[in-house]
Amino acid sequence: MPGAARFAVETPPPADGSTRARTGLLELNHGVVETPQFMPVGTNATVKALDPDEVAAAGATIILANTYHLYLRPGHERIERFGGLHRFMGWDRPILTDSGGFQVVSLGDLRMVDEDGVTFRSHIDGSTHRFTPEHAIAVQEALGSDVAVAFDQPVVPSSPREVVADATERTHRWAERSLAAHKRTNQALFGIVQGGLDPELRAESTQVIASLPFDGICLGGLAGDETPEQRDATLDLAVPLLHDDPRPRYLMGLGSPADLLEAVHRGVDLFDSVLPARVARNGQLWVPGGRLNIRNQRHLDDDAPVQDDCPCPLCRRFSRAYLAHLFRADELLGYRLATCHNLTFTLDFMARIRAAIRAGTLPASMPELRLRAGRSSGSAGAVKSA
RNA sequence: GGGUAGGUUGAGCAGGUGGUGAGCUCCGCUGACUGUAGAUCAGCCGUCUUCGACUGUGGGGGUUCGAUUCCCUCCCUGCCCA
Repeated sequence: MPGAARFAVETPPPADGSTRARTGLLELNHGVVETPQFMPVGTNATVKALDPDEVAAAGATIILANTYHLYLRPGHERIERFGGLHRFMGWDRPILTDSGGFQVVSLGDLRMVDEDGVTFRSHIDGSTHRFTPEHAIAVQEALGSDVAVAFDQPVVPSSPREVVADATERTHRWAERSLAAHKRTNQALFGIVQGGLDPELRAESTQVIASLPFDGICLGGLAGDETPEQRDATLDLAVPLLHDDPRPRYLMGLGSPADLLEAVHRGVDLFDSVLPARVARNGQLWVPGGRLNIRNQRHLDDDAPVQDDCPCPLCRRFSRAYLAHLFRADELLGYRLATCHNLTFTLDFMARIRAAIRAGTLPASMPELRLRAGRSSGSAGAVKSA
């Protein structure tokens, strides 16, 4: 509902155009979020491997949960009976729920799209389920998240233009239906821009979604197979179209430090991604300048912490050798400590970016921050060297 | 000492009863992961000059055109009996 989120730009971008980055305060039902901000992902009402205190200690003020997953298990009605998602999962800060639209893409051949909605086969037991914009909103209202998101149809960026156009136009119709269905007054509703990498479609989608009374604007379909250059170009196109818009801009699904930095520089306020947590579980730690793969043999005899100046539970207390041992032994503590570290690194990095914006030094600090972020990803590096 | 079952690439196995054994699972090494069907996946994992080639079935003999397979002998391991 309009009014369920109040967003105030704190530090506007400078008039000289050297950056579109800004800081702001996003006031939601369960608290205030400083932007630019990163939201750790807790798909199944848990940030994998961590308890809520650890998530908060890592610096998170808002997390993301998933409508589709929680609808299937344990069921949104059950969560509602227990007093809503916050109480159920023991997290009393803001929560944003993704609408389940992304599963249209990620579940591959387990779904069929038509104009009215999407028919899914459950990834858990194969049973058939139906999601429409109205249903996606109803589930999110039952969950009681601070921010609900309109049901959309993402497309992979490399799809043929007609496929992108078709999905984008349907996303617009579904956006209006999501708005019409949404009734909960203490829950904000964000709309999603699609349009792929096509400049015309992206511009049109940005204008259509921005014309609707959403509380925030999500930029979707940019966490796929596009290159960093294509993504930057798309942001450089879309964000200026929102120039005078007072609402927060949320780039869905990106989370490498390099990607966060470049997108903030281009005017994005909010992010979410599975990446820091998943990568941690798979043994890679984010450190200033790049990644450290704790499974590498050389760490077995290294008594140093993963990162000297890091305040996380891993770095405060344990050596690389110990973490390397935990991963080799498949011990659960390893996953937990690594996840704490990568989230701490990510959220600290966002805090550094906010500080630079407030101080008016972001453009000057970009080289240093880029150095700290390291590469965007391995595949991006491979693209560059190809 | 007698009997019996075995000895295959780090470990554990598969296969092969005369016609080209590099196949699997672990372990190990490296990489990937971006609105989580992911504590997952991929590549490598005998040697080399690596789109190919070579070597390798405990050691030594023998039979044979050809032996990992059949025969002899030795060594080693498990189990049973003394």
